[in-house]
Amino acid sequence: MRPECRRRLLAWFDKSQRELPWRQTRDPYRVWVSEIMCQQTQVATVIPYYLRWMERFPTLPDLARASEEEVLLQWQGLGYYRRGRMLRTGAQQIHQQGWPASALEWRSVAGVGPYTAAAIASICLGEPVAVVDGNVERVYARFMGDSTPGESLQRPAAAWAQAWIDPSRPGDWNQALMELGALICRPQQPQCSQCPLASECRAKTEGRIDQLPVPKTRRPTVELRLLTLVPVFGAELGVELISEGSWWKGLYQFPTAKSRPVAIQGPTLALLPRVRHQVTHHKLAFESELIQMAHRDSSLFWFPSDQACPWPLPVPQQKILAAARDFLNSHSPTR
DNA sequence: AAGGCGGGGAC
DNA sequence: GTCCCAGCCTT
Repeated sequence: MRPECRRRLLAWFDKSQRELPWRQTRDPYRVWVSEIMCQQTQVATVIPYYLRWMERFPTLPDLARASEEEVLLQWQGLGYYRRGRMLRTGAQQIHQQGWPASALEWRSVAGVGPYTAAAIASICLGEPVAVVDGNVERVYARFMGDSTPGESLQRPAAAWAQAWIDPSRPGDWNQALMELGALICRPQQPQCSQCPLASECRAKTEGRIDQLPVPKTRRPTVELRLLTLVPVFGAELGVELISEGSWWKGLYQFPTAKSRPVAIQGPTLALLPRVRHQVTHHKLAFESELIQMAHRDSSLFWFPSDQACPWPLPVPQQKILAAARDFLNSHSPTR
């Protein structure tokens, strides 16, 4: 890459960058939260969560003092719930020890890996450390015409990005590469005609744009069926804590036939519509029965069916809850 | 080095 | 349907 290229990329970034809620600040708390939320999650998905989060936890102490359940409730629907838990743990660390003063120190904060440490340090501290995310790997592979397969791109991409980082604007350089990957050098249908680097892009000049980067290997999809029981007592529904060793452990779910083989018995009110959901390489199909309970089983957590569940539910459970409400509303005696 | 971990945007 | 997203942690 020539210095001229670097200048063009930064000029493009100055002109074309999106206005994002965390771009108006160098407050490490806000930048940190945004970086954690953005892990493996598209920016458009993050924005509403980020805005709600900042209303509920405006400052680091607010987060450090919050309960894990309250944090998970805010995180509900974002996925990768360990991120939320570790954000809280990290807030407690920083609340005690003070703010990290370098990328290296950021690495010791819970949930902060090489990418996040470099992102925060470059943006908030002006430290010249390059980030490598999926965008940077893709831009690198195409720009340099590197056909290293996806799993192994990180190392060469890191060396390249670090060699060309602008020491006077490290945060902008990092964000410019990622923004280019998100807006122009997209996985499918890259907009090469608008790319500030097109003239020196090897994939472009060699006509290999649609062959780079070489994709990662994928695991075959596994399909699973699960039977869920939705306990009803009066106007309330019961959920249970998801145990260790299951997906979404620590969140809540309607009991499954497997987790509660005998405790839940009673007449079936309805078979609810099947809920489909995808988890990594698994396809899940939830089949749910609404069960009339004879008593308010104290081993379950009960809440009014017409109110929001006060405990964090993973998305498929939210869909089951919606289906149960639909049924109860259309069959309520007052209707 | 490989696997686990969510959910959804965009085509 | 497909691919993959501002990754990290554990084994």
